Amino acid sequence: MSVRVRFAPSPTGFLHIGGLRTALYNYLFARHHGGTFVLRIEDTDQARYVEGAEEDIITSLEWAGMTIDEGPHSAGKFGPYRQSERKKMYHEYAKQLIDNSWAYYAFDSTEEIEEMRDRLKASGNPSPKYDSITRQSMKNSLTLSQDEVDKRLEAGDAYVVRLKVPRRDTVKFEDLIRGVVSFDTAGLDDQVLLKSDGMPTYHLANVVDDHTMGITHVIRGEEWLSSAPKHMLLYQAFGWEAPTMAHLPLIMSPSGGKLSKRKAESEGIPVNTKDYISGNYEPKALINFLAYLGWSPGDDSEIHSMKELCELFSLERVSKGGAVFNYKKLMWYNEHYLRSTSVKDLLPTVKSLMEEANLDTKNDEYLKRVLELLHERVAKVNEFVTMGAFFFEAPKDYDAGALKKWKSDSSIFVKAYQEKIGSLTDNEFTAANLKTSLEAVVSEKEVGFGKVMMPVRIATTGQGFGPDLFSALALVGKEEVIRRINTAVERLG
RNA sequence: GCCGCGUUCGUCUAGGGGCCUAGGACGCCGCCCUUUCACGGCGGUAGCACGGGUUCGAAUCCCGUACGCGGUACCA
Repeated sequence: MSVRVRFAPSPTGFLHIGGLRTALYNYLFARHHGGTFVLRIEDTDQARYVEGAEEDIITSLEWAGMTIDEGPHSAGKFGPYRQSERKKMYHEYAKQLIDNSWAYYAFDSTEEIEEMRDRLKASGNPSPKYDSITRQSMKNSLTLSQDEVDKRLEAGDAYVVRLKVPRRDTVKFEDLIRGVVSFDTAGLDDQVLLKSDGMPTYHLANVVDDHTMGITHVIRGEEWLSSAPKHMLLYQAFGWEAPTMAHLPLIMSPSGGKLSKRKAESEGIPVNTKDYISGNYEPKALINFLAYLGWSPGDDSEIHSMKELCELFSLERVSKGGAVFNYKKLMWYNEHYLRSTSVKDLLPTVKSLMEEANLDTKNDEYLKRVLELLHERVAKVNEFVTMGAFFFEAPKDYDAGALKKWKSDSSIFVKAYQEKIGSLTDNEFTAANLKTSLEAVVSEKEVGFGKVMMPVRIATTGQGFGPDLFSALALVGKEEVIRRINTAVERLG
C-alpha cells in the first residue's frame, strides 16, 4: 500500500511556524516513501474562521518548497478537501454510529452541562467529566424514551451527537515516535461528534476524512496525543483499520512552554510563516533548520537540501522531547544559504529590494560589484540594502555608534585625505591608489591607520563597519566621494 | 486535581549495556587573519535531572521521585 499523509490545518489564522514543521515532516515522509502529500482544510469551526487563511497556508507551503499533491486547489480524487464541503458525509457517518449504539443524541444545553460540572465539583469530584456515569443523568437518547427523542428531533430541538465511550476499557496503540501508549477510557469524555450547528467536531471529521481519503499515516503535533484514544475508539466503532500514528514533539519557546504567538513575539521570534517571507529569510534555511528541530539523520551532518532531507528522513529518528526554537541557529543557516548562493543568482532579488527602498541601482554591472563586496558580510538578503545603500546615495545620517570614533581632529585628517585623492584622475581612482593615498596621509600626519581610515569611512558611508573601504570608494567614484567628505566636514565639524 | 508524554552541554542533537575519560552543530570565550565590521582558520568552555535496583559492567534496561510539557471544550 502506498503512503498517503495529510497536513490538516484549520484556517483560523496565518500558518504558524510549528504548523509549517508539521507539514514539512509529513512532506518529507511522503516523498521518502514515494507517497502522496495531501492538504486538507479543517474549517469546521465557523466562529474562528479567518478569511484568507487558506490562501496563506498554500502560499506558505509553496514558498517553503513543498508541493501539494492533493488539496483544495490541486487535483485529487478524494475531494472535496475542505471539511465544510463534506458536511453531509459526516451526518451519514454519525447516523451510522448511532444506529450501532456507538453514539447518541444529547439535548443538554451548555448551561445544563456547566451546571452538572459545577455540581460534580461541589460534591468533591476534582475532575468533572461528561463520562459514562454522568451521561446517565443527562438528557439524551440513552436516558430519554424513543418517543421523546423522536419528538425533539422532529421539533427541531438543538442536539449534538456524542460518542458513547465504553465504561471500562483500555485503548492501546503504537505510536511510531513514542512506542506503545495506553489510555483508560474512564478518563475520556463522551466527546461531541456533531455540533448543534450541524458541523462535525475535529474528532469525527478527522477520522472520517483520514479513512475516506486513504490516509496511511497520521503525523501531527503532540497536542493531539491525548485525543488519540478517542480517535482509535472511532476507528473501532466504524470497523475501520486505524492509520499509523506519529505524534511530533512540540516546538518550545526559549522561556519554556509551547511556542505561542505571544511568547514568540516577545522573544523576537517571527512566528508566522508569512513573517519569514516578508522578512526575506531564505526558505532553504528555514526548512533545513526546522527539519533539525526534533529530528536528525544520525550523523554529524547539518546542511541538507529539501531533496536530501527527503532521502534521509524517517519518523523513527524523530526525537520525543520538545525542541526549543533557537533563533541564532536559524540565522546561521540563513547566512550559510545566502553565502552559497552566487551573486548572479542573488542579483534579481536584491535589485527589486533596492527598488522597493527607492534606491536607483544604476546598472547591473555596478550592482553586481556592490554585491561582490557585500556578499560575505550579510546574514539576510535585505541587509544588502541596509548595508549597501551608501553605494547608491549619500548617507542621510551617520550611525550613532560609529560617531563615537569621530574625534575633534577627524576633520583635519579627512580633509587631508580629500586633498590627496583630489589630485587623482578618474582613471587613477582605484582601490590601490586610494589606499596608497591614505597611507600617505597617515605617514605625513604621523598617526595610526585607523585614525584616518575610520573617519573617512564614516564620512563616506555613514557607517562604522562595512566592506573594504577602498574598493567601495573606487566604486562610488571620485566626484561623489569628495562631495560626501565636504558634507561630513560641514555637518560633523 | 486528574490523564498522558517527556528529561544527554545554555540550545538543537549523536548515543540504543562495554567502542563514552559522552561525539557534532549553534552560542559563548580566546588566538590567528585583518584598514573597520564581518567571513574564514585554530583552540577552549559546558551535559547524561535525582534516588534505588538489574548486571562483572549502565547515559543506555527496570522502578520510584522531581521537574517540564501537553490534554482535560458543541477549539482545532
